[in-house]
Amino acid sequence: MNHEEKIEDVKAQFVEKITDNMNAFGVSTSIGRVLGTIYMHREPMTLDELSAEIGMSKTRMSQVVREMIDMNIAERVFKKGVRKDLYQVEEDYYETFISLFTSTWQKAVKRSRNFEHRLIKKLDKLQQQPDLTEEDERDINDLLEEIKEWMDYYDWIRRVTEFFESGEIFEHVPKKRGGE
Amino acid sequence: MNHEEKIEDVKAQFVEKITDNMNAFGVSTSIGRVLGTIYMHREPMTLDELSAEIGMSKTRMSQVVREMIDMNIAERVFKKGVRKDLYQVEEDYYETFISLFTSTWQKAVKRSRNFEHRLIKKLDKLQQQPDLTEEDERDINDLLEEIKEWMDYYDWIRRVTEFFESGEIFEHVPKKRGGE
DNA sequence: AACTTTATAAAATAAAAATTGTACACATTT
DNA sequence: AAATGTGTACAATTTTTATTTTATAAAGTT
Repeated sequence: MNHEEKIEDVKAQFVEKITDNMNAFGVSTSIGRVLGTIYMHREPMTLDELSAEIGMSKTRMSQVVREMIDMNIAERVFKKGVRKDLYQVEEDYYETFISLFTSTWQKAVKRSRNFEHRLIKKLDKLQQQPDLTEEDERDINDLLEEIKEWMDYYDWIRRVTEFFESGEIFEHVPKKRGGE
Repeated sequence: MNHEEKIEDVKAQFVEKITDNMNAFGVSTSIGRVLGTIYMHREPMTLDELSAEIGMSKTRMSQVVREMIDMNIAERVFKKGVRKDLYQVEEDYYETFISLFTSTWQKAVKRSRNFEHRLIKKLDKLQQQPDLTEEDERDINDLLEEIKEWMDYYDWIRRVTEFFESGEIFEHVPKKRGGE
């Protein structure tokens, strides 16, 4: 193996480690690999290039890239004179990391809050019923209390995602240990 | 449907929402459901109770509970006179939420850092070689720089998990909006 | 207009993950 | 010691997810 090959080899291993890592953050292996590949390539890539480099079908590349766009960690870019679609990834991996969970978490939180609003309404109505036993009434109140506490929790998660998205996190956990 | 049944129904829907949510945080559906079920039951539960309540095989319950213990979101508790194993979940769901990602992230970060240390050594050795072209040399330096930046990034993630685990996050994103 | 190229949809296949059923070891009770 | 209850290892099955193959529509080129 000559020098150049060795360098390429290190690069490949590095991409594989990025893949592994993103995997730990809940991203599928293929997405991690495509991201790492484009990132290390420094330039936007086409589906065919990705397919050749990674050794997977073009169709799969198309699927993966679309998922990535939905997740907000890749985008299609235009280049004059190039017919094939070109895809680029966010270069700031801190941002990528943040995107990864904020979008998922926010969606989940939103769903939950809507849903629990409905549950509360249901329980409120139930509470109006004339023929409730003491125990029923106690159960309903406990449940209402519980649900309200969870709504606070969901709101906390929402605020945590904002804390990250706004970049405030970096004031308290700076990127480098010694300071910029 | 009488009142009691309606209350049970709301409870079940609530558990299902907890399940959904944990799912968004990367936890398998069954784990979420077991957690929600024990949580809403207020008391530690046995495998047989879980199996009956959730409608899944006891074997599966055993597997799920073990996973949860590994993840640090459940524990076996002892109760005098009870022969079956009893399992309890963390009641503070903020803590559960934090446990969920800190352990995974920390493990991934540790793996990456070890690995990249080895890559750096490899590159350092390569850099000593006498017959390098200019371009080889430049490539090696770029790669070394890149890897070092990623090591900072991994360290940042480690510090973020500490920020959560230590509870510092609550100083900046308090549990309730108005303050305690 | 005929021919290519490109991306992707839809169906088919392969691979991985979740779930169950059976078997068994270990402990407790009789 | 025999009988019963309990948890789990292991193999088998089902379900879900990832991936490829084939087919097609839309755009670009000749």
